[in-house]
Amino acid sequence: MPRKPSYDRDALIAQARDIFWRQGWAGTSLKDLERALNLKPGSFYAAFGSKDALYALTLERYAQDGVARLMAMADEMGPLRALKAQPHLVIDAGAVPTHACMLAKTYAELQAKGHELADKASGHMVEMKECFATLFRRAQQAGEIGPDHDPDRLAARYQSDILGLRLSAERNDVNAAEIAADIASDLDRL
Amino acid sequence: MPRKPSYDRDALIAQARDIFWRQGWAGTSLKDLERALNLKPGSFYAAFGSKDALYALTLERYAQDGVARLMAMADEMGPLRALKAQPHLVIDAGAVPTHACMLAKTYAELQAKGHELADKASGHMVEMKECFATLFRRAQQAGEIGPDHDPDRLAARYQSDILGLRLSAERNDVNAAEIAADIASDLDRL
DNA sequence: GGCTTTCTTGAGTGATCACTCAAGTATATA
DNA sequence: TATATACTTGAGTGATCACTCAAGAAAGCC
Repeated sequence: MPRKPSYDRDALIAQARDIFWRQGWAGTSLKDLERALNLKPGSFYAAFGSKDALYALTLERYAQDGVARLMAMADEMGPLRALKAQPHLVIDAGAVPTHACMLAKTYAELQAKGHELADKASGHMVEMKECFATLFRRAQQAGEIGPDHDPDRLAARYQSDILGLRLSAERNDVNAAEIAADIASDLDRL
Repeated sequence: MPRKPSYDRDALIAQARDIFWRQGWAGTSLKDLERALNLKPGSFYAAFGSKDALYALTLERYAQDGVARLMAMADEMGPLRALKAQPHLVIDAGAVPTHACMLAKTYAELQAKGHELADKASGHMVEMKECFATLFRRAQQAGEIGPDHDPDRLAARYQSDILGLRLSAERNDVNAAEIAADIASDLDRL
């Protein structure tokens, strides 16, 4: 009996993610979204409920994709090589709308206001950090890095470096590839 | 003949800087500023011209203070010790309204829209990077770090690390002091 | 084809945005 | 004390914000 929506919800979320990622929360108006997703206000709210609800969906999508990509890479080439490849991947992926991490941008923008989206972004960053820690732990068990390192501490430093790298990659006066190479080569000294 | 303003312009700029620094550009409304600076709209616009003009003033103040503080420290304790102290200083200074770098936050928020404040922030980050490079160069001339390092490359990596550290310090699930210590100790291996 | 159910449409909501301006007030000089 | 010259005040500007809702259009089942 019902009528089907004329749009692909997943594709819409991916599109919205790219816009939010680039322009931020306050920097993206409903008009921007309506134009890009080709949805009138009524359809938008029927489909997603609110701007914040859609933003939360795109954050989840972003975080899930990031973890999945890294874990798949680790399964393929081993934990240490995956960690060494990651810095280069996050800055040269030409398909990416912007280099800086969407979770970090969201957190930085909304944390001061106590916005719930900042908490969600924070949660996803914790997941990502634990993902890094898991890979460091595996690398340690495989003997690829020394036994007297704390994987959690390595993960925190690594994540911090990646966040800085991705922000640096947004600048055109910085050679991000050199920084990425330096971050990767640091892992050889562990 | 004229009448003097009842406020201290410099103090107002410092106050505005702290608000912009914490809440960002879009996150700070004129109402916020009017309330905090105790200025009615008319006085605000007579004094500063526009929200963007005041923001630009606060950016300049922020950048100048940062460079001056680091350079003074370098004069006092030498370039390498200053570079090693900086990571701890930027995260524990209890007087600071927020840990993340205001230049980086501004750039991340406004770059996608091509806002001129993003360009100004970018320019100030370049100044800061050159300041780091100068200190690395001095340290190298003093024999404190090996002769086969490129001071500009070291400065870019160092700045990237600091940006990541300062963003990490905003999070409450991260031990920023450990990361700061690791960044500082990396300098010993140069 | 008729009917139900959902999706689509777009004008319209009140709130808030950055900003203006004319009237009122205080002060430094003469 | 008189006057000129600012500074202060706050109601008000049009624009844009996220969001609503009632009416119309289209698709699936009988």
